[in-house]
Amino acid sequence: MDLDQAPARLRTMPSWLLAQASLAARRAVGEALAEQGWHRSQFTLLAVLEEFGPLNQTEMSERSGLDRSDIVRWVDELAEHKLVRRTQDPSDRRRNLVTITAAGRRRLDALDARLRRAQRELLSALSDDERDQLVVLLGRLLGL
Amino acid sequence: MDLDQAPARLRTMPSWLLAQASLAARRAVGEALAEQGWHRSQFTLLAVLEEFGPLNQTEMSERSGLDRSDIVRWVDELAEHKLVRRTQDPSDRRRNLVTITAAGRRRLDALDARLRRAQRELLSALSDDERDQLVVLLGRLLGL
DNA sequence: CATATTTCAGCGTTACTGAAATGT
DNA sequence: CACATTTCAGTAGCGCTGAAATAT
Repeated sequence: MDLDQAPARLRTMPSWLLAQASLAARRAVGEALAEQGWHRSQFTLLAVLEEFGPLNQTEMSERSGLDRSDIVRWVDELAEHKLVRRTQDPSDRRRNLVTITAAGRRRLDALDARLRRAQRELLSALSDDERDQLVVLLGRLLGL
Repeated sequence: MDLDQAPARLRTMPSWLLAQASLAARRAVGEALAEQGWHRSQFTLLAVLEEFGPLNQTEMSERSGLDRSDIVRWVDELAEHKLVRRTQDPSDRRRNLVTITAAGRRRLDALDARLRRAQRELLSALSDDERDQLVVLLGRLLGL
């Protein structure tokens, strides 16, 4: 990446900076997790279920920012590996209730540890204060 | 987007925040430009040529962050609309020299104006100081 | 011959769409 | 019937790869 060669109009444009930073982040996280055959979306969905579960798939979509259609495929994969259980909601048989398992919690912890390291590497050019500022600013941008 | 529903582990994770913010930025910019049948990459390449041109396609790739393979397709499209000219480099006939035209500069100005507005909307939750901070922090993250 | 540049065809991932199937 | 949920099949865009064609 020779992005320091980019023109001023891009280097100061928030949308372009966000695109480049997000790409760098995706690469960092992707490589870190691929080492162990894991994936970002596993972490995302396990984190959602750990904090709010059991949830149906519509709720999982809202909480994770992943599309309903992709939820289906990821829950399939997670259930195959016994990291979650998919059961029919007794109060509404259209719905699946998805629950994280003990193995799922262990996997979540492992992913969490690995991801923390990846974040530190990604933000290595920033001081601790600056990292906090960045989190606050991005959260505000997103209305969080 | 109900991202305020997301779990704490995601809401404080820089890579996730960057991904969501970048997605929001892509939507904002994409919609703003699509109104007039324009595209982000047109702006990117016209901006590169305006500041550094004429350039060959390898240099355009380095300066823009776009892939060499996509440069080919975008220069095709830009040349069709007479926004750039592609000529053979007399000093090395392997190379194309790509030059922005007067029409290209006019298009660049129009895109620039429209994009500035899109940035303001994207960052409407931030104060002027915060927008500047965000640009500085993202630049530092990227080593700019 | 090795190397550089452009071009082409196609891949993998991601966010997304539309509609069928099932149930309330 | 209208509506909600899950599921499936497929699309568009993007970043990227590998190799052919051309020239140094």
